[in-house]
Amino acid sequence: MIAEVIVDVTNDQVDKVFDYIATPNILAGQRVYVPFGKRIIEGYVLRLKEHSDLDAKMLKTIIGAKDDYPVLTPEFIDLNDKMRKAFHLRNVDCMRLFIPTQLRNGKAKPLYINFVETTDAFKPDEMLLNVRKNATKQIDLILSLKEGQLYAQSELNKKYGSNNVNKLIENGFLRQITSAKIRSPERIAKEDKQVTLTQEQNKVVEQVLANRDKCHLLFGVTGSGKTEVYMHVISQVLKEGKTAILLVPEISLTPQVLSTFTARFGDDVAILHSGLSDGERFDEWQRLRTGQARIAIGARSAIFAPLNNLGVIVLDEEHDPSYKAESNPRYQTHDVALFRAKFNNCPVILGSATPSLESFYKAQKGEYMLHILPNRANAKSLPPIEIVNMCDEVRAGNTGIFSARLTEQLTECVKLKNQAMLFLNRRGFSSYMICRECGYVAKCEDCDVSLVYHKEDNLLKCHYCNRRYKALTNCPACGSTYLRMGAIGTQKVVEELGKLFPDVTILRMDFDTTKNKNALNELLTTFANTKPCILVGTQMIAKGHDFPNVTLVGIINADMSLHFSDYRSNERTFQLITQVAGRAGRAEKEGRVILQTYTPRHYVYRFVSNYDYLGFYKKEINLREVSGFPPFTKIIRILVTSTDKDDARATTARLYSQINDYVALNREQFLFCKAMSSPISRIETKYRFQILLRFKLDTEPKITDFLYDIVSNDKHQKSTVFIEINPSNMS
DNA sequence: AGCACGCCGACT
DNA sequence: GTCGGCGTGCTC
Repeated sequence: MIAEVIVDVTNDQVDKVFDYIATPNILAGQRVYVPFGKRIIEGYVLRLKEHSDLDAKMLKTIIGAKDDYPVLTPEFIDLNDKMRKAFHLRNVDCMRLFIPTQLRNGKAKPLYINFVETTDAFKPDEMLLNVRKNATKQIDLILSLKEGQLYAQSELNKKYGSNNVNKLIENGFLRQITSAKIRSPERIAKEDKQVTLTQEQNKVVEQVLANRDKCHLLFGVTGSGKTEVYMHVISQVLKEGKTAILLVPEISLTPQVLSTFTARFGDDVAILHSGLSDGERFDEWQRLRTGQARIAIGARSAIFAPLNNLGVIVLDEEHDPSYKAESNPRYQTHDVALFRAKFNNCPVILGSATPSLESFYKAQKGEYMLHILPNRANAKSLPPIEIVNMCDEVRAGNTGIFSARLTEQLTECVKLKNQAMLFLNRRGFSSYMICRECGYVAKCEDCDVSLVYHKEDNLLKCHYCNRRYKALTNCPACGSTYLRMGAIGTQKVVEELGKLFPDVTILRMDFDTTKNKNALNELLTTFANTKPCILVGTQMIAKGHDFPNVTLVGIINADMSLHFSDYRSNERTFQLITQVAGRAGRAEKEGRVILQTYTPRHYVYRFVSNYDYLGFYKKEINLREVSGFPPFTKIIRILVTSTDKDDARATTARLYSQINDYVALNREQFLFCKAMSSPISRIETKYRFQILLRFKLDTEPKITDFLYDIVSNDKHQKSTVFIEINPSNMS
């Protein structure tokens, strides 16, 4: 037999199928050791076949299998083909996505626990005669052992000393038994609330189950009970002996969310997320692979859960940007979900209160089946959103962070011993430090970005490479001590709040305060148990957390995400505000949202304040069509980075000239094609140049393939070239 | 990615 | 004369 092998080497030149002679024990999907040139490396068997196109003299023989089971099922070998074509990935990169890294680098092994039990040779009376009188520990040990009972060896070691236990094993009085132990991530026990579905929810569940070959877009307002719909569908497919994947954005993968599912489905749930230890992750993966767990819950990468016979795949908060893998290997989770669904003939459910324009557009065209849950399950109305014009505040002489209206409402909220959340999309204290004399702005030496002042540790930090600098006391350019802080961050908001409400607990939740896993949980617990309390945070506060006592949500500067030079910034802003607003008034208490902006007439605010997603969608999709942006066109960005500026520039120019030749011949398909330096021209000491292209969809695959060919055929040694499709981060 | 081959400059 | 620099090319 001949085996088609992908070698575990990350290089384009060896990213192809190699034929090897397979010994009879080799199975498709197995990891194997193969001779490769002068060395021996690992590889993956894609499939087995009778004949090779190559001369038999050329072929070498597989040395042996690495595991005793195939790590890849036929589904993943099929998925590899589809993903390679769709995202232009290397075979190896797919393989590495499919198996946990812990398995690949051999770091995680099953945890074995040694037990001991007595053997037939164990005769306490005889043994005691041969023991020295002063060996008290040994005597105690012998007396404590009961025949036929199993003891954890580590326990006995601790009590009586490992030398004594080992001596009994050596002498054959004790027998050692080794067994694997499953390391399971900690779970918060929670009572399962079985709820009866509303008529609306029930209809969605029925329609999903009746149309299993389709992708379903579940558009449900905040609190409309999408999770209950997911759980009912999952529970039905489990009854049929199938399995399920539920994906959530990494940021909302909180213990609270997980416990909702474990309460309903118990040990059937396996959790895959970045917070797990190597061992836990490995064991959860094994539980899924062996069928001990049938539901995989996790962030993006859990789409590769090793489950067979999938019954449903759910992407919750479908619009979340984290579903798109932005660094190598790049892939779009929606597409992977659809590939797996097709293979398993199961439905996909995309759920969101603010669906991505792409998905809603597909639903409108009939490509996806659209379901709408227009009402909140508890029949409560959404909190009213008040728009405050900050220009008016400035005119009235208020140059502070908080408008009069927000201050008034905060005071009211504190007085009633309720909770408030303030949302601001920038961490740190202030975004930049500027010299009033000469206009000098402190910048990172490795990246072309302004530094952010962090008051706590009195440092300037770069948010791109994390490099730290001493805070400035005088200007390095002109020596002036007249330095001023630029735009505000979360730290500054906390400080200002402290002045206004000296007796109120104020918490901050952002990247800096939640770096270690426990800090986040502690923060959430403190917030849940403190009244009154004000929580200041970035995007993080917007997702997944359910706080019944929050009655006020303040959005400090809504415009911040609006002015990014990104075609999706309107959509992002709408989604973010809707999500943040949804945090107010979750339980009995009425909520209120105050939105501060300098551009109150912008249509995003008009629609968002009425929770009018459909209105926003119509306006925005029309705009995209007229101005030629996705989903009506495709944007490709070719990013060239290098520590050598000239090389990066030359590489960009070389690629651009080839592309431009093609564009010149096919003018009518392109809306845009230009080479330039990136908005952030240097990150981590690497210079950045880019080629931006925008073209119509009708000839799309051809152009994309052409661009990939140009890049892969170009010999660029010093520079690295990335291709990004419809990029969302254009820095 | 590695590891060889191969073709030029500086040295015991 | 040889040792070693790293450019180029191949791996079933």
